[in-house]
Amino acid sequence: MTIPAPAGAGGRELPHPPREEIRLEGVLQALSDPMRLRIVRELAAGGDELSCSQFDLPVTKSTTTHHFRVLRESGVIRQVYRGTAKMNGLRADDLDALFPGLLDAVLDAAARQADRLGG
Amino acid sequence: MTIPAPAGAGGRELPHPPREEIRLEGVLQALSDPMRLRIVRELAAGGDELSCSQFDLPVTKSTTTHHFRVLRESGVIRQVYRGTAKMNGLRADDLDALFPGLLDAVLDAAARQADRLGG
DNA sequence: CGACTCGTACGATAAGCATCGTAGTACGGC
DNA sequence: GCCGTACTACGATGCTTATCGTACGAGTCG
Repeated sequence: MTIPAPAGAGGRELPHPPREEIRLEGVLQALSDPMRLRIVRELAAGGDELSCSQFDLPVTKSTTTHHFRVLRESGVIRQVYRGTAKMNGLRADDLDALFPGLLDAVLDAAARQADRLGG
Repeated sequence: MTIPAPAGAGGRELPHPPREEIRLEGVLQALSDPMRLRIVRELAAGGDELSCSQFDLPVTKSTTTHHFRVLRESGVIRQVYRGTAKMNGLRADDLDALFPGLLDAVLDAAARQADRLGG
């Protein structure tokens, strides 16, 4: 038994906030976690066809799921099921429409910091 | 008795992180709180000669102190005693050197969001 | 069908944090 | 010297959150 997925029909759908509901504070908070910032950087570098399992994060799978959920619910990423895999992509279009230049500034800042500290 | 302030001689000094130690994650987290984002926006608008008491925040003074401390320790603002008042200013120079465009992008994003939601 | 992989849900846990109230310290003026 | 103002320090509290482990659901391939 157990209650089936609410979306039913064929593909599982994941709830995303519409563009108008994306809040700056939420985006900043999502990006302020090192693990999530790392995810976002890899997504920006690798195009938006990355499945969750392609990220080699130093945390368990439960925690990874949690971080992807936070990123999705804050409006930073878009997630779509594709078979058993879940493909992830940045919502760069929405973010740029709401907050022009913000995502790029953060990505650039992260790159600079990594450069400065990492080598 | 009681142990005197460690800085001693004349003016009280407040600990600020040096520029190299400012971390992007810390800055983003500091800015992700609505109260602190509001403080930063007012600071950006009003020049950097604002004392803590000039902010009319809907929280107690203890909480206000806490937020200013978080902003200072994350490297977002600079605080200097001036008599009994404590003057606050953005560390725009340091932030721009480390993360060019970031502060402006955040401020612009905050303004747009306020415009969109507030009126 | 059966096994395996990918990801989720749920509960637990521990840490962090935003908030408050009260008591206290530093400075300036009377 | 005394009082008021500006800010702080400390303890308490309740909420959020990052993390884990285990058990489970959905899809693919033999």
